[in-house]
Amino acid sequence: MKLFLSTTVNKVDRKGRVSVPAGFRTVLAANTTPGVFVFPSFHGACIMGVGSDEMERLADGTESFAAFSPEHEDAARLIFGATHHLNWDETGRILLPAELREHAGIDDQAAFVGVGKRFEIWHPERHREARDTARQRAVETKLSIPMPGSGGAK
Amino acid sequence: MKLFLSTTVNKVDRKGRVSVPAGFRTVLAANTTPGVFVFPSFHGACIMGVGSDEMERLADGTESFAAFSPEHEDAARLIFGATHHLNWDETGRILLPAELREHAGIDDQAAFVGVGKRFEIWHPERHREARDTARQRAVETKLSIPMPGSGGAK
DNA sequence: TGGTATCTCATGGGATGGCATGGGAGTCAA
DNA sequence: TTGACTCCCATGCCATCCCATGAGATACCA
Repeated sequence: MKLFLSTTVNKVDRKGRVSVPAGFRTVLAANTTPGVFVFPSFHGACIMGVGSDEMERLADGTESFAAFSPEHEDAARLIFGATHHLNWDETGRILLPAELREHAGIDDQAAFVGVGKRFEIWHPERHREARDTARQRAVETKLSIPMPGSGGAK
Repeated sequence: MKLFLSTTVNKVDRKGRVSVPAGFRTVLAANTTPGVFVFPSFHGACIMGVGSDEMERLADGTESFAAFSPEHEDAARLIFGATHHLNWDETGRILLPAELREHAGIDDQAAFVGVGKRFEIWHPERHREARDTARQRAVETKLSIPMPGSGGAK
């Protein structure tokens, strides 16, 4: 299985263009539909990015829940209503919609952070802060890496 | 089953390349996806290395927890965001990302230490120190190895 | 048993191509 | 005409590829 891994900081030029890291492009290209789907994250000041297959899975997920909970109906509306489908150009660059750039507070640099089946786009400094506090929390809760057979965390 | 065993110290050249010990390569090559997955250890100044199968189990672990706890979402972000997938060249060398080299304080030499299903990469001197204190602790606490089905030791 | 051939590995360095980045020109709509 | 966006071309750095060397281990043979 292909996963989005590692963190890359790329430049956003005056036209608002950013290179999608080559490794991420490879993962995205393995999807049924080419290109990348981006939408604002609920949890933090960042942009979420997924391939078409994961996007579809997300749709299935919200759909199955929608019948039972109005919150998930809201979630579906929020996600899909704010999602953009972007294709990169010959050199691998996309144009981030201003609305998403503002949500993440991105100006001249963008950090692409792999999170397995999806990835996030952050303002580099904001990401550093978020990562540090997450790390802090992980240490405080004595979180260990959930390794199979180790009984997991906690 | 193949395991990562013994310790090998290899040179890091000016370009940042290191030979992965041939024995380790053999173990890694038995995985579904070729190459090696490396990420910084949370607990010590070293780099962790695993094959694709172990990485996938790790991914499944974080994923199953992610739905229920924000801490594990943190864990997923921390691990995947810092993980690099490296392929060795014809001669068996990989290029250690500068960010990981710094985390482990590695300059011109790297110690590959087998730890069963995974291995660690250390600055040789740091490893010697860590190993000595670990040995000390083991003697003091009368450590024994917990075996599955044996009722376990503490 | 001494010596030689061969193989595997680790290591060095030059060359090449991929990738990120910058900018110009063309197109379309407001 | 201006602004937003899309192609297209140019550039520089760095990761990777390729070739060469040397050390150590093992096998082979006289």
